[in-house]
Amino acid sequence: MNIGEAASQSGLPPKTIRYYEGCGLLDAPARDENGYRRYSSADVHMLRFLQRARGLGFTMADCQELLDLYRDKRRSSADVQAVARRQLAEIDRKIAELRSMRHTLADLIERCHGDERPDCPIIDDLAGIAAPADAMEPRR
Amino acid sequence: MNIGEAASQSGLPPKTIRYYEGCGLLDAPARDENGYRRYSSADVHMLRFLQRARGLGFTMADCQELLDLYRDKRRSSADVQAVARRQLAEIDRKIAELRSMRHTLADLIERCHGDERPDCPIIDDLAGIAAPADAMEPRR
DNA sequence: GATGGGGCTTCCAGTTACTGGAATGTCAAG
DNA sequence: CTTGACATTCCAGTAACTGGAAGCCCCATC
Repeated sequence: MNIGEAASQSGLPPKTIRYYEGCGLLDAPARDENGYRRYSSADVHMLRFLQRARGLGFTMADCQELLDLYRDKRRSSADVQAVARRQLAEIDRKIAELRSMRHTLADLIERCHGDERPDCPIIDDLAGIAAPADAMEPRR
Repeated sequence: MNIGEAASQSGLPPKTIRYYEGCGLLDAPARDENGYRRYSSADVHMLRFLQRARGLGFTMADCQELLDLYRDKRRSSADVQAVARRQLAEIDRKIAELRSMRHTLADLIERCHGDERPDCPIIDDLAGIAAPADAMEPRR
């Protein structure tokens, strides 16, 4: 099958498939006489594997590692789990960072009256003028 | 003050300050006879403004908009709020995406025994072999 | 006066994971 | 025979920096 078919079966755009190949993430596939890449269903399995792994946020380096483990029939599941745990920790870090941003931002938005007046706690906070509400001393 | 001092007072590295200037986010500052950038405390205010805005995840384009609003004394707070709401929505989108990844990943990790055996639900899921537990039919 | 260690300048390149576009070649249908 | 959809390669751009090289500038010390 051609790259277009492999693309629609794997969910990866043709450009991305070529890109992964160029990066060495995938072996170069066989070519037809006209120079077109020819993909087997085993190739499509690899592509889908990558598509799912990337969908879970694994970096391309992680994907490389996971593909190597996938191909290694004598792998230990502990090695796979380690890669996944690393990724989980990374996701947790990002979620925590975003939640912290969200907390501050939501507070500022709530305190902004959002009308035609120029007076604005969002700008004030960014300018370092006012402290956010939850950083102020509680009343009594 | 020189760029190093402005950097430590604003929390932005010198490289980043020059980068922002090159992008047009900041006006080029005055220069001393030796060619060094000279920053005023007003300049440092701008830098800190940027540092905080970037810390809340605003893009550089958003920062530009916010700086413009900051400088516009006749702005309406509604305009500022609109930028912030956009950013909040973006953050929520990212959090949702990460949480979905986290959900799947945590489930896979939990189901992987993580020992020396090659058998691994993480690999199986990526390869499209097994369905995750929460996608399976509940028992009875 | 030479030297050494910062800090400052510029510019170029690399990062991540693609994506868009140009120029060109191939194939099947009408 | 032409049109349109596919395929190929290569170059460039994205976001927001960051690292490094090559070269001034300034101050202190020997």
